[in-house]
Amino acid sequence: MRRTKEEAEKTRGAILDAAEHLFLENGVAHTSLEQIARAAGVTRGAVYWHFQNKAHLFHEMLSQVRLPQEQMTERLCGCNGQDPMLSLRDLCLEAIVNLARDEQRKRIFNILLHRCEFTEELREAEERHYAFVDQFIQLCEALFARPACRERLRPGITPLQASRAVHGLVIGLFSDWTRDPALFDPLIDAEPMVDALFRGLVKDWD
Amino acid sequence: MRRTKEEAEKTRGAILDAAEHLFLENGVAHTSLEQIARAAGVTRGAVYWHFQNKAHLFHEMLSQVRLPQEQMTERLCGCNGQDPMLSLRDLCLEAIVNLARDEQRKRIFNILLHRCEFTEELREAEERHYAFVDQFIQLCEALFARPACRERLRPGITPLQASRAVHGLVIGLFSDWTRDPALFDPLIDAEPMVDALFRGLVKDWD
DNA sequence: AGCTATACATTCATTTGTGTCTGTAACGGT
DNA sequence: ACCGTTACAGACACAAATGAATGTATAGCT
Repeated sequence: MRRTKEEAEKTRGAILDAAEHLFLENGVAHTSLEQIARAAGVTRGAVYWHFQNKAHLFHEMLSQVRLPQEQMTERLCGCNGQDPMLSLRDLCLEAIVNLARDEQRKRIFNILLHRCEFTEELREAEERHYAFVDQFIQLCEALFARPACRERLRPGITPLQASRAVHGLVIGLFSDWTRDPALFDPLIDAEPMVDALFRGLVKDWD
Repeated sequence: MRRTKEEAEKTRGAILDAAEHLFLENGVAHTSLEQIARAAGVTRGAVYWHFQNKAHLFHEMLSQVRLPQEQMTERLCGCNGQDPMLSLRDLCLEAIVNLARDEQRKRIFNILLHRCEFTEELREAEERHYAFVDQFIQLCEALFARPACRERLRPGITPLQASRAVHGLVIGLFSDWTRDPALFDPLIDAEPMVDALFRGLVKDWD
C-alpha cells in the first residue's frame, strides 16, 4: 500500500483540494476531517499524516494564494521610476482581476471572507493573515505620506484616510464579488471603480 | 420557579445578549447552546423554550439591528426634495457612524462579517441578510440611473459601477473597522473617505 | 536480501453537542 | 381554591468528531 513520494505529494494535494471545496460549501467549522478524507479518496489517517490538524490544514491552504510580501513591498517602493500611486492602483486592479481569473484564488478568498470564523483554533492563521493585511495598509499609508504624493492628495484627505479607503474599497469589492459574481464584471468594472476612488483622493489623477 | 411575563422576557434578552458575546468571542459554530445557557444563567431548557434552535436564535439576533427596508427606501427616494445622491452619501456616512456609536451594532456586525460561516443551518438567515444587501445595491443603482443623476456621473462610470463601488467601500470599511477599531476613527475619517469616492464618481460633487 | 522508515488504513476511547422528553413550581385567570 | 398553562430545569438517547494508538504493506536504502 505504501506510495511513492510523488504519489504521496499527490494525495497531499488531493486533501488540500478536497478541503478547499468542502470548506467553500459547508464552512470550515462544519467540515469534518472525515468528510475531507472521503472526498479525497483516503481516510483520516492520511489527513493526520500530512497535517497536524484542521487548523494547520487551513493555514497551508491559505499559503497557497498569499503572495510573498516582499514582492508587494518591492512593487510599491517606486524604485521602478513609476508614479507610486499609479503602482498602487495597478496592484489593486491586478488583485481584483486575478481573483476573477484564478478559480482557486476565488474559492480561497470566498472561504476567507464568507465561510470561516476565526476562532481559537484558527487564531494563528488569523493573526498571520491580518498581519499581512495590516502590513499592506501600513505600506499604503507610508506611500501616501511621501512628500511627493502627500501634496497631491486633495485638501482634507490624510494619508491614513487614503490608505484605509483604498483597502476598504478593494476588500469590499472582493467580499461582494466572491459572494455574488453576477454583481459586476471585474474585467470591465474594476478599473473605473478603482480609478473613481483615486480620482477622489488625488488632485491631478487624470 | 415559574417567572412572570416580564421576567421571561428578561431571560430571553439575557440569552440573546449572552449569545451575542459568545458568538463574537468564539464564533457562531463554535458556540454551543450549553455555553450560551450557562452564560445567561439558565439551562438549555430555557434556550429551547425561547428559540427553536441556534439558527433561529442567530436570526433573531440579526433582526435586532437590521433597519426596516421601507425606511431605507423612503430615505433614498428623493421625495424630500434633497439631492438623492447626497441622501445616499448621508445614509452611508450615518451607517458607519452608527456602527461606531452603538456597541451592540458593532458586535453584531463583527459577528456577521468575521465570526460566522453561512452554512446550511444558517442558510435562511444568510438569504434574508443578502436579500437585504442586494436590495440596497439595486436601490443604489436605480438612483444613479435616474436621468438627473446619471448625467452627473463622470464619463465612463455606469450606474452599475457607481452602486457597486459605493456598497463595496462601505462594506469594506465596516469589515476593516470592526476587525480593528484602531484603523481609523469613523467620526473623523468616514466623511472624507466617502466623499472622496463620490467626488470620483460625480462630476460636480463639490 | 533484509531492514527501516514511510504512507497510509483501521480501530478505539473519549468528548461534545443536539433534540427531545419529562418533571415541576409558580403564575394568572376563574 | 382550583387548574391549566407557562417557563423553565434536568435527564436521556443518539450522533458526530476528535486524537491517539495500532496495524500493515511497501518503497527505498544498504
